[in-house]
Amino acid sequence: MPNRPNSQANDSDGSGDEEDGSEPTESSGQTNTCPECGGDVNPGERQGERYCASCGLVIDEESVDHGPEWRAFNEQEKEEKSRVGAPTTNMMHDQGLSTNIGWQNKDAYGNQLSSAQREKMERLRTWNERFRTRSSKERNLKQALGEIDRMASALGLPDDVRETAAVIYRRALEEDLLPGRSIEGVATASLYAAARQSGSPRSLTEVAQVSRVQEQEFKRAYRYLVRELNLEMKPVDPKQYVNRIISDLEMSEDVGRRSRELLEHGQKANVHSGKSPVALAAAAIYAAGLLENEKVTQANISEAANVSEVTIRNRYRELLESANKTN
DNA sequence: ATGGTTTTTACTGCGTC
DNA sequence: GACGCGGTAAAAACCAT
Repeated sequence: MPNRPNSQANDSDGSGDEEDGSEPTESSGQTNTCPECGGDVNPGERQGERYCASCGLVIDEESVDHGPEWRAFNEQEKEEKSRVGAPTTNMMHDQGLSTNIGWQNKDAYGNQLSSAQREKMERLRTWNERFRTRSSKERNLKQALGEIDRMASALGLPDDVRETAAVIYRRALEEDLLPGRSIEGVATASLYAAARQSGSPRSLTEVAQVSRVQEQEFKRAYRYLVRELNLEMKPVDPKQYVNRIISDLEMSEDVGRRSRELLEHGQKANVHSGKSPVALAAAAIYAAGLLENEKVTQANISEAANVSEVTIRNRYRELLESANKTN
């Protein structure tokens, strides 16, 4: 079990700078007597601080608590305590916590078992194995679905998207695609895929903002899922991003309509291929804003859409060009 | 691994309020 | 002078091979 909340994980070599006797140092041989009453100093069971066991004087409260925050009693706390990483190992499907029945057919004294007993043990082993994998999968699923739910509501995605995500995740689980990947990563990837399939995509960056894992990690998981589960993912239509960005910026529906027009034209003029759809949507909105006399700064759009201003500039010029030609 | 393409980062110059 | 905008070069990220 890695990562118990061990009190001091200081690797300081303690290269003796002890000019001041009363100040407890962090060297390996920590001063363990209280400067106030001379009592023993508790080595820091209370997270992040060391204090005197007899008089309670806090000796050192700056020390970093490297242990995870273990306890969360409800959803809210669970969210807040997100610092908790992965203290258990995902390498084993049950995180190494389950019971195992030894393979030797001997009893606790080392005597051979009777053949009847031996058969019984065989049966127990297989059932134990079945039960173990089954229950671990259920736990896994439960956690993943919780994550999916949390992220989906943070992204304002409707229930049917969650359902789809859950289905994808289940399939991944059934086909044993999980080992080697984190539950969160795959859960996030499932949600991303589901949102895309259901026509209300969220960009990778958006999803990453509510996920516990980094963009890169779940992107890898996503690609993997698409490949292994043969999910057909059509390229995202930039128009699908328009509405959300518009409402983020509190712009009128006129601009929305205009943006979509511009995108249509762009599509015909083949401006789209190979370009990031979010960027195109952002650029179209900027252009539409100019055309409709609803000015928004590039900086604002850039922020709302998570696309750099430079990219917006480049795309919106192209869009306007193509619009001019086709009109 | 590599090369080609796209996006981002950082910086500069110009005009306007 | 700050702000919005445009442009550029180099770095980083992405993707297919």
